[in-house]
Amino acid sequence: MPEAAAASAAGTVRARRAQYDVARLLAVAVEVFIERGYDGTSMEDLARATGISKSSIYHHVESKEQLLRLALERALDALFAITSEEGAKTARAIDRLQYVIGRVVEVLGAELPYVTVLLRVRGNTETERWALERRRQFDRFVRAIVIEAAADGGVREDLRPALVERLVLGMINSITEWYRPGRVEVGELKETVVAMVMGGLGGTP
Amino acid sequence: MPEAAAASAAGTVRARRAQYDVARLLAVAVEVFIERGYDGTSMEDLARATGISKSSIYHHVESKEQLLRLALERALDALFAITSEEGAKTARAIDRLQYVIGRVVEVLGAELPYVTVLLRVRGNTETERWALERRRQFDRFVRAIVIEAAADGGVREDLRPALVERLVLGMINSITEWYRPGRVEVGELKETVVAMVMGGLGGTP
DNA sequence: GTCTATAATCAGATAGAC
DNA sequence: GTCTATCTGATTATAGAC
Repeated sequence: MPEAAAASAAGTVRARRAQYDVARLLAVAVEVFIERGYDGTSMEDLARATGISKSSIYHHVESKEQLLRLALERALDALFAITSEEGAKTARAIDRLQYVIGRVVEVLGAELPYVTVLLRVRGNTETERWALERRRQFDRFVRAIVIEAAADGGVREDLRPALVERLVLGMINSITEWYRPGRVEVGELKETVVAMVMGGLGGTP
Repeated sequence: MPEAAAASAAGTVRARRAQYDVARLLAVAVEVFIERGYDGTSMEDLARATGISKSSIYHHVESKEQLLRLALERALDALFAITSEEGAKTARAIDRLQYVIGRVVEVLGAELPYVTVLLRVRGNTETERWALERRRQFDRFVRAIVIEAAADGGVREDLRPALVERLVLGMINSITEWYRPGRVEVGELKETVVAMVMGGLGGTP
């Protein structure tokens, strides 16, 4: 039930500060994780950022690590959804590659904070290692397309597919280091990335 | 004085475990920082990795943060050295860009662990904020060349120079996420990056 | 240059009231 | 759903011996 409806149902019409649920808590926590790093964030930091006490946070989640897990799941689910989209099944590998690259940029724009947290995970805990493994799985999905595109002749053959995959995904992933929605449209970002990957700086517009 | 020479001078010829100095300690510490993240690394972790006790570490450095500072200084010095090299002063902006991109890849290969630590700094302490600011300074140096190259007509004009600079440096910086010397030569890496930036995947070899 | 022992502080998590 | 108070263990750093 939405907060407003809940308030009405309870007969309390007066305005009040929205209370926390897991989703809202997660949104705030993820921002702090990004700013200070997961390990650099204490529950006290989260309490300050949310405006509620540490023990109130524990009412919503079992642990700090659970907040991380929720963020990682959200990011990974969004990325893996791409693999079953129609565009990722186009006939020509080079077209699939272009589609997937564009979609990754879009997902990154749509789920920016969650993907940012995912990309910074180092594997210190079981949760982190699980996320790293799933992420590698996604990387392999992209690498397979690059290899196929190279075999098709869609990609120059003097470049190692494994290097290309890592550099292309690295370029895209680096977007989380600076991108903030608003100043640049995701559409322009996507077009720029696709243009650079396909044609480089000197390519024809 | 090198350890062996020191041992000779002291008249002790027998083999012995090399003792630590700041440089060796730093090298080990940086590896742990990379594996577990700086905040995720405790002095106990460093004691385990070095094989000496926590208090022995404090004999060499004042604090954990000083180890970080030493690593950051080394990385930044190596990067800034590029800005005063001859090749960074070539007449055509597009040539300067190509030179600098190649050199950044080389520096990254030569100082990999230190640059890796630099790229992961988030700004939690005064030291980290100082490093972030110097890093931004270097980014601006690259951005200025991209802007000039765009004005020269060396770079397609429909792409925002600021986006191009971020994506290119992002691609290069992402190398620290996976590169380990040995399996791929720095030379091939450099050629691949330059080729992709200049001509994209479809460019002529 | 290295050690053991310990001080002082901080972090993650819980108890129990409102 | 939120609070204050508190437990427990980890963490950074120091003291002082060898």
